[in-house]
Amino acid sequence: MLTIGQLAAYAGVTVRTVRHYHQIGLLPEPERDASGYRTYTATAVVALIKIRTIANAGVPLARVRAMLDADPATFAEAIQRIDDHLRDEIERLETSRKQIGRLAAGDSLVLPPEVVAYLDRLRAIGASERMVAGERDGWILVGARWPDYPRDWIPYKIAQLEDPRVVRLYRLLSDALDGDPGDESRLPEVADLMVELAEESGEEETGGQAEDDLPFDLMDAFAIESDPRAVRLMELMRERGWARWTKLERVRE
Amino acid sequence: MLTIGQLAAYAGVTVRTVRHYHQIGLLPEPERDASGYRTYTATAVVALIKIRTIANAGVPLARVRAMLDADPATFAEAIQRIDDHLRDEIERLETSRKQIGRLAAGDSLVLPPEVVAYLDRLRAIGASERMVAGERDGWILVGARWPDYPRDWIPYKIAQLEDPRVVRLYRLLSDALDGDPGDESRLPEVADLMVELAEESGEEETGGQAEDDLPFDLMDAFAIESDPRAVRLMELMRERGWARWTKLERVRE
DNA sequence: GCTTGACCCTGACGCAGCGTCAGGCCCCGA
DNA sequence: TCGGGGCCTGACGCTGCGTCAGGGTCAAGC
Repeated sequence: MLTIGQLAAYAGVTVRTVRHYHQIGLLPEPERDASGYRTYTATAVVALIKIRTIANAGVPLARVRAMLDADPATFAEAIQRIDDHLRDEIERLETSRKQIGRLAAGDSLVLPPEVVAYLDRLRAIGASERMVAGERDGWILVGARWPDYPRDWIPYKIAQLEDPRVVRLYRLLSDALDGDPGDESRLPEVADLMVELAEESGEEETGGQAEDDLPFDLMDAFAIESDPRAVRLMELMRERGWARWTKLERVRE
Repeated sequence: MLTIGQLAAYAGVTVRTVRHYHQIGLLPEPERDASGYRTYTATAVVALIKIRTIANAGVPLARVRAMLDADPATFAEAIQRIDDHLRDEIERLETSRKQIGRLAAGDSLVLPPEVVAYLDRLRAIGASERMVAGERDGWILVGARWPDYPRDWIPYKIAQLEDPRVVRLYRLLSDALDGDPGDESRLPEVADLMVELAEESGEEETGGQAEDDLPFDLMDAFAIESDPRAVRLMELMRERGWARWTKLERVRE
């Protein structure tokens, strides 16, 4: 006969664990000796090890109990599900390891170096800090969901800055943003310039899959939520025959 | 600007989670708008994703917070420890998968077939149910800790049963066990027979490593705890020059 | 016989990491 | 103006034990 401490030691658990399993009816209460001590037989060791084997696989104790008094077919099925779950869990931890690794390898999670370079360029051409902060937040948002996007698109954005008209556009936007939030007087000029640039670049980019548009949708939404004047500006663009914001499209009509 | 719901969606967590992180000071409380709504910037998304990246690796939130305001060197060190922990955890789950598999592949965890065969043989030679139950519990105990032991030793035990004196020994023990627990009158006869068998088999087995003796120690202890007469029997054996129980040894003097 | 230390007993509160009401305000589209 | 969805602040619930608190028991040594 075994005491609770010996039982626990053989099964590799604590005494408290055994008592807990009694309390929730997972392990039947054994006989007591004269002084009230629980006295176990070896079958309890087996039962306990079986319970721990299942519980170690991440199965909640309530389901372990359900498994113990299930018929063999149901039991086997449950085992299969547990194994599947274990496989998924291992996979999850492995991707977690990769992400942790990326965290260690410089703060690429925070801001990709390409974006930093782009923001520096924006400052260099005279964009306001507000403007830069807005751009930064937008790219952070996009990068959080589609980590590869900034790397693919930033070079294109930087190249655009070679065009003096693009530079002028950013300065106009900066001035507009720094002014009174209710002052929409400078927006038509901005819209005209954007249309001019859009007409010129044409529709080379149309034909991209809808999936690729998600990040741009997000940035559009972000711009609109950041400042009420973005809404007015989009209206002005639509009047001129263009829709969307960060990726312009001719309105089809 | 983002609402709490949008923030949560971008980071892939629930609103409740974000609020919880505010409550425990893991994520700073943002500004509120006129109606008391929290208003987030994209940096919050980044912070939240960073938190989740670390927490997903199984790091408790308290330690996540400690990491967030640690210097880069300490941070890198912590990341290393997390990675180690992840590796261990993956390994643990993989062994768990193997054990679950053994559970599915027949109840080898409960009683190895060799032991079942051995118990049947014991019944066949006339051992009492009490005796068989005691043997069963002993082998269960051993098998729980050293799964390969029964497979290696049971054939030897079965072979021993070919000797009529061994059969007589088991019958004597059965009778003794089924009698009054205080009745030790039949023990000397048992001891004499055990000594006879021990003298004959000699000390072929001496030289085994100490590690190999653990299971036998366990079975000795189990026998003693099962019945007070086992203690008396061991005394009688020692008087006759032999120590231990399930694996006899000449007393060195 | 008495102490000491290692066990055993029950009962109860504590902890992480949120889920999930409850009760109430706010915003937007029809 | 009404309904549905989203926001707010509490506050209790859940799992799987750890960890006292406040007691009895057992074996060993003096």
